[in-house]
Amino acid sequence: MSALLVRQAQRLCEVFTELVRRYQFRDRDQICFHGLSISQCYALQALAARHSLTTGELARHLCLKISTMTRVVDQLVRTELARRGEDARDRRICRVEITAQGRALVAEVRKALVQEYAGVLRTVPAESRDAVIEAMSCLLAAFKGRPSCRPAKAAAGRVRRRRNGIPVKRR
Amino acid sequence: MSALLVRQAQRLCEVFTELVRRYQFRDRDQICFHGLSISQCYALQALAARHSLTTGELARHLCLKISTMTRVVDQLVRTELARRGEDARDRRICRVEITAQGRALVAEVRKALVQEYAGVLRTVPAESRDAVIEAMSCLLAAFKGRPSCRPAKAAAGRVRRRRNGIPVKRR
DNA sequence: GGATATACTTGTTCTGTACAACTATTGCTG
DNA sequence: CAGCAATAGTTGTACAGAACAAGTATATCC
Repeated sequence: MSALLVRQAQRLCEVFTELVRRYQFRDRDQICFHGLSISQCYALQALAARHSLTTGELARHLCLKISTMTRVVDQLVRTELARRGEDARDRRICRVEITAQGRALVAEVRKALVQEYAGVLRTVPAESRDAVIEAMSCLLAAFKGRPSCRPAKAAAGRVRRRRNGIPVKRR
Repeated sequence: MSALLVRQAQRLCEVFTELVRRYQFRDRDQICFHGLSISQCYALQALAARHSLTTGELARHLCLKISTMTRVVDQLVRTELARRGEDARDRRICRVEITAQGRALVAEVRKALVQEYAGVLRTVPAESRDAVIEAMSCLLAAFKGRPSCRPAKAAAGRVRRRRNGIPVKRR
């Protein structure tokens, strides 16, 4: 690996880590302000962008286990921000859709976030703003090429059990 | 607010939100791999950068309540990554310092992250890399000018209680 | 010197997430 | 085609991170 690349990576590490750290806090506050958890918000945004998603697709998108996703969807359904529908082809599948109410909330959150960013951008010299945004999408593109979640944890001394074997005792 | 700024803010919102989302997942996996929680890691990094910090300073830095911070420090002390010391002037204060072991772990984590970033950077056209990093620090500077945590939550219908009044019943 | 403020700790609760087991459905194969 | 295996999701349970409330010790101010 070239020395230059290493130096650049070090610099990026410093800057980006700190940037994300700061951003996270504000983002969290902003979103929670609207009564959504981060996961709920991500899920809702994903649903707003597509017509419908299955529980599994959502889980993969958010890097959550399906069991967790079920519960996040439960919350959204309970608050009537999303609804569960059936899939015509495969009756095991659960198609999740956003409701009008959900769509409205996503719009509201987005508006607040955009305001937030406008505030940030205002303190960036006007002539650099486009460059900053451009750089960001460049980096995003780079990230997109890589897996976002670690591929399950097949790592450790984890025994693969037969599905239909004798039920395993809980510890 | 100018229409241009709004458009830019919208674009930034989209790109940056997605970038952070993806980054978070990887970051979480990466760090947990070293046996540190995110908060522990942030705390340790802050400690590595300075000589010592009080519990309160750490809490402010991480946007955590002091009570939570106490426990995060507990964890670091238990695993001998940090130690608690006294303050010569004010005996209420708890000065937290990183140990040699902690410093080594921070270095290890950092190394892994830098590798990660090098991988990302490699997929960015070589001639854009410096610009991307520059843009990032520009944005970071902009964020630094703003408070990172929402200023306590004086917002809601929250009653301010007298400190020395009759103890309030838990619900 | 006593009330009040500050810095932290401890007890408790809540929420988010994972893991294991279970149900229902679909698909594959002898 | 019967039955086993795979897939999609739900439910029971456990645990960690974080908050809130109350408690303790020290410092500061009138």
